Amino acid sequence: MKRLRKKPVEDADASPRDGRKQRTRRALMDAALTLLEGERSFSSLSLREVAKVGGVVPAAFYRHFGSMEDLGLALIDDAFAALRALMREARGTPQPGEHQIASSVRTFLQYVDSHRLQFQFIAKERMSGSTAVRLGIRKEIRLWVSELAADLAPLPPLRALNGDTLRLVAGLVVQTMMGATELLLDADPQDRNERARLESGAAKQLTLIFLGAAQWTADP
Amino acid sequence: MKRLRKKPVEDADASPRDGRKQRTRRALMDAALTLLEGERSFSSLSLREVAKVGGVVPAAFYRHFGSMEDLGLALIDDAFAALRALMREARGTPQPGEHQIASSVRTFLQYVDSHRLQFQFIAKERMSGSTAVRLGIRKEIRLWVSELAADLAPLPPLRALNGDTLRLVAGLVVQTMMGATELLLDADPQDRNERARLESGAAKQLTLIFLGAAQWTADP
DNA sequence: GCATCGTGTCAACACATGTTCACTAGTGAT
DNA sequence: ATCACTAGTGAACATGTGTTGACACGATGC
Repeated sequence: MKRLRKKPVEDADASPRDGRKQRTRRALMDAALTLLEGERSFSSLSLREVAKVGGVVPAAFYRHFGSMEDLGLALIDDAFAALRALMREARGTPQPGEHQIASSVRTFLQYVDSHRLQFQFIAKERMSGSTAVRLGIRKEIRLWVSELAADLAPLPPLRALNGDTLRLVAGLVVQTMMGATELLLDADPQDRNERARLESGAAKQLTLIFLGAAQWTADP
Repeated sequence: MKRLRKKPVEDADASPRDGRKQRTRRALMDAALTLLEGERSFSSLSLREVAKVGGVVPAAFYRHFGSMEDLGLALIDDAFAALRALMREARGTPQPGEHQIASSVRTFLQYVDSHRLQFQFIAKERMSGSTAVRLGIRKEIRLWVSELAADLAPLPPLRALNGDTLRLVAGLVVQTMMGATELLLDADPQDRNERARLESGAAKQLTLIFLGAAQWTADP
């Protein structure tokens, strides 16, 4: 180890700015996502397939990832980094107020729509991936729930809730959004009608959850 | 077609009581479920593997299923038939009242626990299976939601809700139970503590949902 | 006893898979 | 110009894959 010689300055660990290397790395990740479109699941992809679609010979795959599982973990990082970016942005623009829920749902689902492949990957591998992939996704989702709980805490109707209960509420919210996501991903992308129905359904469910949460004051 | 000759009486369609045939058919299905334990996903199972574990030569597989996908569909039927049986039974025994929610959650999760393999299969393939398998599962879940909505309708706190809203509530309930199921399946089966936490968490979430539903009277 | 069918075996096929090894071409630093 | 290094190549390997066709064996009906 030690990495003696060469690369004397900058680039501390593993990202030499953006040479050819980064490009094929991305090509491999994109190849995997593309192959995931439709029927296939990540665990049924072969290294050779991914390499071929990525425009590279199988052996070259190993220059970038130690195994398909590593590729999967990289895809998780990517997808959730994007999601967190969205959340951060949303926090910066505190919605109008009145239709806060509806507009949040709309924004989120629009985002999902423009990142279909990534969310398809997550939805599929959340349950069926290898242990490492599954745990990676689970960890990220827990994080998401925590952040959401923190965002929710100061809201007027939820002030009275303690930390644990807040997490349960956030869990319900996330679960609902994931459910809507899954419906959206399986729906015909053209079908405006179904999409609208799905959106208002999710919004109604969230409203109901918040209604329940506001009412929640009794015994633990 | 027409099935001329032989099998003159009884056994109307496709279940000749229980000859050797049924036995290996079951063996193949059990083999698939067993292989699904742990890392693997159904779509990554090979026909040969399943045949081997089922104690039969690959070619014999075709005597029972036209393809792995057919096997998958058979597994879905099986699993949901069992689930429906549980629901029917639960309907027959209208809980004590007070801790109705908690005891329902307990019963359900106990059932999941004693049918781990089947629920693992469903949880995994719900999103990542082939189209046919995925749609099959989705259809069954929609049915489950409908039945639950019908069961919920006469309950005192929900009387005021219309059909659509009732379905949304039932959807939330099912989603919550599936969420708990997924946590349970990934948890260490021995860990009594986590199990209890999981159980009471789900119960609390359901309580919150019903609280919200009872409060729901305003605009559509 | 004999033929018939249903369930299963065996062998073979053409191909896909993960991984390895020695190799080449291109780059940047000296 | 030379050097070290890196991303990518090509061929080879042992093994696993779905599917097929011809055959064996036991039951069941006559």
